[in-house]
Amino acid sequence: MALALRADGIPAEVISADSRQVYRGTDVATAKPTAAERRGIPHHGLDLVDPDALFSVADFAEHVEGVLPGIAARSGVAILVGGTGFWLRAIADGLAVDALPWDPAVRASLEADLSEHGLDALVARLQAAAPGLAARVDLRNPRRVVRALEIALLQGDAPLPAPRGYGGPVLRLTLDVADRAEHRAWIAQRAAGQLDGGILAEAQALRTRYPASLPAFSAIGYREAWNLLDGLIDRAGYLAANVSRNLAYARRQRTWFRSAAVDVQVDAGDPAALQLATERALVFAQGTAGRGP
RNA sequence: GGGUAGGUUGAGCAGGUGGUGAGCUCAGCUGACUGUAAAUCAGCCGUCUUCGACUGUAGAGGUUCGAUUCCUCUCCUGCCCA
Repeated sequence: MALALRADGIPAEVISADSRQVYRGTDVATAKPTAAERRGIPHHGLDLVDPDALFSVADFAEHVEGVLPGIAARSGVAILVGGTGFWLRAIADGLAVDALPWDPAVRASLEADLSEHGLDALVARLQAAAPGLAARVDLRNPRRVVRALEIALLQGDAPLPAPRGYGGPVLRLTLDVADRAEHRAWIAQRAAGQLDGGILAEAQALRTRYPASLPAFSAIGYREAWNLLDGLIDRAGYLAANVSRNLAYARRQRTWFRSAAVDVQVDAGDPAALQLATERALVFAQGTAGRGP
């Protein structure tokens, strides 16, 4: 799509909105586009930090805010691609994710409380400290409760910040495979390709350098690769686990992308639909020239 | 051929020694989500007309008011003996 736009004189650039491709060294497991696959198109959002760095949606938003002015200055169009529904929404809808306070020390202390006293104790504290916030949070989800309590401790029971909005025009396209069996076959094919493409070596190298518990390594494939390396599962077991996790992930992505205001739904298994979507993007880019990247 | 342990909802299991088995894990399906998001969390997960009802413990019989349970035969699986 970026190539098509460029052929038409619109300098398109890609911004990856993928919470696992921001890490250096996670190339095979995350199917990060190779230099050849990038086809000379500038790609942002890739290889931003080492695997042991924390990189949150707010860091991503900051990165995108840093990149967009340059694209605008080149009279370009940004193609935000993903990936991570939360991250896409943060940019496209302008969620004020950075407007809420955070403090690693407070977070760590709450995590310790969670493992020591349990979720119910934290929920009680949250409901007492910030009933308004508590009403908006999934009180059964430890991650959410900890985060809400962190906010409550830092700024009290203030309402959540309203979305700022992206500010420029946005065309939303979703890509899915209509035939579920075909989709599964694609996923299985990719999993096998990654196995032959060096995911074991990648996983082994990362494991010797970093702790296995890092969020970066929750990317699908690493846990399975380590289990295969350790002889806990065989090749078939690796593939089954990998495909299964990817299917579950795809399911969650569908939930995100269905609830978004989608302009164009594309069946990735239909070449004609892909062509049509590209033409639609071209018309959109031409029609919105000068109104933001 | 003889003996022995088994056969429970897609897979793996729990339970059940005459009156409540639809319980668990995985897989699968659906959804939630404003700083871990490929994460985390929730619901569903035999069938149906779903606040309930019905069916279901390998199959067929038998005993009984009543059988997953006791009896008989058959089929299938593991192990031991020949």
